[in-house]
Amino acid sequence: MTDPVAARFGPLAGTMLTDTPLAPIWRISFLANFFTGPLYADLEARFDLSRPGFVILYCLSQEDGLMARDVARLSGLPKNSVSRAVAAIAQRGLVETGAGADRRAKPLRLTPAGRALLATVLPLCVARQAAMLSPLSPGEQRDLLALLDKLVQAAPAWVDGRPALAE
Amino acid sequence: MTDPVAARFGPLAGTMLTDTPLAPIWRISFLANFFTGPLYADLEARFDLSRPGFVILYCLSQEDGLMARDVARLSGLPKNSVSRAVAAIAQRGLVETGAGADRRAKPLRLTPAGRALLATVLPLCVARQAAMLSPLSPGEQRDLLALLDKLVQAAPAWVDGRPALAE
DNA sequence: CCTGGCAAGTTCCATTTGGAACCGTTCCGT
DNA sequence: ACGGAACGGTTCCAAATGGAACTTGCCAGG
Repeated sequence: MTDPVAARFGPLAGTMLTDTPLAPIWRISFLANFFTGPLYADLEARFDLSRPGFVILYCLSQEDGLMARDVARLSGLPKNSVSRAVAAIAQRGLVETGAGADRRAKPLRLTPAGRALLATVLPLCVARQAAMLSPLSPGEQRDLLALLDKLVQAAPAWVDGRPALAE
Repeated sequence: MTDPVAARFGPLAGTMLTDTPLAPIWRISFLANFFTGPLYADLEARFDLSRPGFVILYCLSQEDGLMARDVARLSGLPKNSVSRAVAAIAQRGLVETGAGADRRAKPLRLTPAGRALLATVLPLCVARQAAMLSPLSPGEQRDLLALLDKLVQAAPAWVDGRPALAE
């Protein structure tokens, strides 16, 4: 038994990840969980940055001035979790909350400190992602990305569906 | 703006899921979260079945006689969560715990009731998975599976890695 | 204008979670 | 055969989580 997957994930790994009716989503969840789990634990330990906190910073780095609502909608995080995370990282001076036309909403902006933290944290994530993708050739990586994109684009059609019980 | 993705996931969806440095893992996590989140909420509501509970039943359906330890290793769930879930579904009569050679370990077996519950629940999951994959042709689905499998097979090389900070 | 409904964010609180300590068992080196 | 390390599982408890109620501000129809 020199199978490294079985060595790391136990004897079930061989059968569970290949031959089962839910193999596709199981593999996707497997990758998501084992990628993000240790990574977020590390970010928490080294930078005191929670999962929602990182998500917010990362979103802000891509689109400044967004609001908590947007992060919640995109990430699926409950809005109170986002609210708490915003409060936490705002207190640390990583983001600032401005005021827009709508006085309920609070557009968020990265502070220099926030930008700096992200600049040290993001490379870690990118490196881990590169490690994950390294067994694929550049062409395969493009293919994978394209296939995933198709699924994401079609997601609205199935996310909220609730299949009925067979009778 | 007739983009259904933006309509469902907000204005960030367009940029966040395509153009960012973490787009690959973001898409994978996105699919995993939005697939499993509503599904497990549904299983909880309709069948009083928790996420770890379902995972255990599903693993058992594939390989009888496995132990809590195996489920924890494969799924990444903490072992106390698995322990609690086993206790819960054992109390409901969905699984039985036997005794093996090692008197610490408790090999688990599905009861008829457990098998029956899984028989009603699993089709829901499979249907949701089919809906998710439906935008891909059969060939594309095979390609996706193969690519994901490559990543899973190589996972031991990166799961436990902890990239150092750049200096 | 009002007014009722809705949306952004916050607060409350019951529940879940998961790290750590613990118990009993097994394995291994000496 | 002994003693200590490792292991499967459980328990404990502090902390995170997320649904629901609440507050405040926006807006559409009369």
